[in-house]
Amino acid sequence: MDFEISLKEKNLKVTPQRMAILREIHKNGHITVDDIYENIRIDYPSISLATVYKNIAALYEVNILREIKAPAQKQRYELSYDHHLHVACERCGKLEDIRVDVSDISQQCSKMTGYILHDASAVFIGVCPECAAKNKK
Amino acid sequence: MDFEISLKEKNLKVTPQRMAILREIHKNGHITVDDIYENIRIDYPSISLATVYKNIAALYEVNILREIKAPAQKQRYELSYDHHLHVACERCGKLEDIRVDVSDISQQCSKMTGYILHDASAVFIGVCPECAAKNKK
DNA sequence: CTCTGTGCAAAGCGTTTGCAAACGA
DNA sequence: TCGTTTGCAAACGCTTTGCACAGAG
Repeated sequence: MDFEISLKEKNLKVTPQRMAILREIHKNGHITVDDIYENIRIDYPSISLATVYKNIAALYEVNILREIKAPAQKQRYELSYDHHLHVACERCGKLEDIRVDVSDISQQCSKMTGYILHDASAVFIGVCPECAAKNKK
Repeated sequence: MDFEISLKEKNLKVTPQRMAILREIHKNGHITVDDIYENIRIDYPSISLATVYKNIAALYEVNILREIKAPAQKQRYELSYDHHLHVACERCGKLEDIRVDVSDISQQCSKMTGYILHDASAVFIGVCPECAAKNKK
């Protein structure tokens, strides 16, 4: 995964801030804006939160990033080249990736609606094994 | 669909504001907080936005409502008794319901992760037929 | 050299909260 | 009557914006 090439393809300049953001997202999979900022700040203290927001907007715009919106959770971002679904635990808020093929359903939807679909944002909601074990009331 | 019974079951009082909110959501399927407020205000001018928010939170809490979070869209709410997926048009922002069975995938996810899943928030993203016809560049 | 990106502070917007009065059961 | 709900205004937190300067190409 060469971020510099992706950026140049989209006419976005390669800046240290931008690279740090991409590296951070790559490292974490799905991450909130705030966590990106806090993590980068450790070895790049001068970065500003506005810069993180502006970059995320720019990267989202050109489809390098994808948003994940799960009910009752902060917005998260991930690299969009890697398609997968998510499960969220409604007790502890954990979010995990799952590798499941949705192309069948996507095609079915496409046929039913006439839409040209190119992405899916799916989050299954439930209780994770740990919380189920702990908190069974 | 008798809202009064649902409310009483959850120990929520039946108030005119609450009923108006439920009726509005029922009428629209999926709707934003702001639209609920604006629509109710027409024949109930004294209602406050805070009341709408408080009620939505209360109704969400007891699972009468479900949130829909689609990328790049305002949060919407719908009645949760009616399970279905959504397709969103990224050009015009339209959101439509689709009646598709996801229980297979849900079970698959459940097996893979050990989660006990009880809901899915899935939004497929693409371009609707109208926008595709208009805007093909 | 030019245009994009950065950092700061202020503004914006959707949402939440505290409180006193009104209301449902 | 008692606990819940309402409406108002203020507070809040996340996100965006304007602007001058710095940096990439």
